[in-house]
Amino acid sequence: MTVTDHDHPVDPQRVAHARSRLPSADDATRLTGLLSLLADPVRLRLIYALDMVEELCVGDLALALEVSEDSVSYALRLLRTAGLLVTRRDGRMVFNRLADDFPAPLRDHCLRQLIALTHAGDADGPGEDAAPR
Amino acid sequence: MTVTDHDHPVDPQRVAHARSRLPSADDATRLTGLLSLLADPVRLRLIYALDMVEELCVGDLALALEVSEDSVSYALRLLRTAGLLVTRRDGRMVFNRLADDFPAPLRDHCLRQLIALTHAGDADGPGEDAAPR
DNA sequence: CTAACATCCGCAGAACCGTACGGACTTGCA
DNA sequence: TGCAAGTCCGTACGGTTCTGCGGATGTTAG
Repeated sequence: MTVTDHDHPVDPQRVAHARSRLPSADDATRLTGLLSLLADPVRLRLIYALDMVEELCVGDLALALEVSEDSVSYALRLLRTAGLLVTRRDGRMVFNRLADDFPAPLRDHCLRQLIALTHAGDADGPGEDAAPR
Repeated sequence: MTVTDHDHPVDPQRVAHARSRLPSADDATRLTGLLSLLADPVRLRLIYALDMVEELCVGDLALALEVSEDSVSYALRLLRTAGLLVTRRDGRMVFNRLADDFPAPLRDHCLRQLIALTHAGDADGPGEDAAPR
C-alpha cells in the first residue's frame, strides 16, 4: 500500500465487535446519500416549508425562502428524483408536497429537535444538552 | 436573482405562514453544517463504531472501517474541530470517543432508525408509490 | 541519544456539488 | 389563434470537499 497500514490492532476485541455490527459500506452510502439531500440550506428549509403547509408551487416557495426560482427548481428536482416529494399539476401551476413515504424519523425527530439544539449547543459548553434523557 | 422572480404569490396566506415559521437562514446553515458532517460514509460509520465501543485509536478505526488511516485521520479532524468528539492520549496512542454533548437525537433516533428504513425502503422502489396508505 | 512507532498536519490533484443563464415546453385567457 | 405566465431542462462556471502523499511532532524502548 502506501504508508502505515499498521496490521497491529491494539484492541482486536473491540475492532471485531465494531466491525461486525457496523453497517455495510453500501448501506452507509445509501444513508449518506439521503442525508446529503438534507445537508443544504435551500433543501432543508424547503422541506420545512412543505412540512408546515401541505403543498406549494415553485414561485411561492422561492418567495417564502427568499431565494431564486432556479435554486428552488433545482432543489425540487433532486428531491423529486429521490422520491422524497411528489407533484400535482393544476392548470399551469405545479404544486409540490412531501411524499407519503417521506422518512418519518427525519420529519418527526431530527429536523425539529436539531434546530433546537443548534441554538442551545452552539457554544458547545460541556454538560449542557438541549435534549435531556 | 436574475430573471423570473415572479412577484405574484399564488397563496399569499401559505407563503406568509411558511415564512414566519421557517428557520432562519443562519440556523439552517448551522444545521446543514452539522448534517454535512454525517453525510459521508467514512464519518458516518466512524460515529457508528464509536457509538458501540467507547473509544478507539486511529489505526484500529482504520482496520474496522477498512479504509486508509489518512481518511480516518481526516474524518477525525473534522469531527473534532466541530466538537463532536474528544481525544484521550495514553502513551503514543490517541483514543477517540464521542463527546458528551454529542447530539442525542442523532445518536438515538436518526442513525439507527434510518439504517433500518433504508433497508426496508429499498425494495419498494425509490420514486414511486408503494406507500401503504 | 538514537531508532522505531503512532499519529497529526500541510499541500496538490481530482471529483463533486450548487448556482446562474438561456432556451423550450405546456397551459390559460382574450 | 396569438400572447403571456409558469415551470422545466441542459450547459458552463466557480467553489467546496475528499483523497493520497510527504514531512513533522511527540513518545516509548534499548
